[in-house]
Amino acid sequence: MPRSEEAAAFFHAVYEAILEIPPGRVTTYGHIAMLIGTPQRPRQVGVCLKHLPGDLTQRFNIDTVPWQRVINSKGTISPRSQPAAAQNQATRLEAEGVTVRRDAMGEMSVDFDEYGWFPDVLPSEAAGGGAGNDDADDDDEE
DNA sequence: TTTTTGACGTTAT
DNA sequence: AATAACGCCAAAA
Repeated sequence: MPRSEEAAAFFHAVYEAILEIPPGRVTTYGHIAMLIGTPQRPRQVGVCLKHLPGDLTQRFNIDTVPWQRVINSKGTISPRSQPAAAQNQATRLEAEGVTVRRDAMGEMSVDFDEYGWFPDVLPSEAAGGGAGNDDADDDDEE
C-alpha cells in the first residue's frame, strides 16, 4: 500500500477513472493521468495498476477494476517483466470483443480508431487525421 | 537510508 | 523516422 495519504488518494483517483472506461474500449495511461488532473504522471498510473490488489475483498482489485482497458500511447499492450501478464491482458480484451493484433515481433496492438476511448480530447488533436473524436461523449464512432 | 527500477509520455536531437 | 533525454514518483533492492 501507498506510504502517504496523498499517494493513496492518487491510487483511488486512478482506479475510479479506469472504472469509467466502457467495456470493449481502450484508452491510454496518459489519458487516465490527464483525466485525474495529473497529466505529467502517466507512469504512476502504471504503478497503480501494477499494484492493483489481487485480494478480492478490497474495493479496488484485479476483478473490479478493468485494468486490461489501459494500454500505452503507441496503441500496444505494454510489455513487462512477466510476459505472461501481457498475454493475459490480451486475452481479457479479446474476451470483451476487442481485436488484438500480433505483429511479427510478438508485439500486441489495438486499433484506436475502432476501440479507443478518449473523452475530453482537445479539438486541436482531433483536427489532425480524421481519426479523432472531439465529442466528450462517445459510444460509437466510425 | 540511498539507489535503482519501471503496466509511460512528451520534447528535443 | 528513429533515438535520446528528461519528468514523474512508489516500490523494491
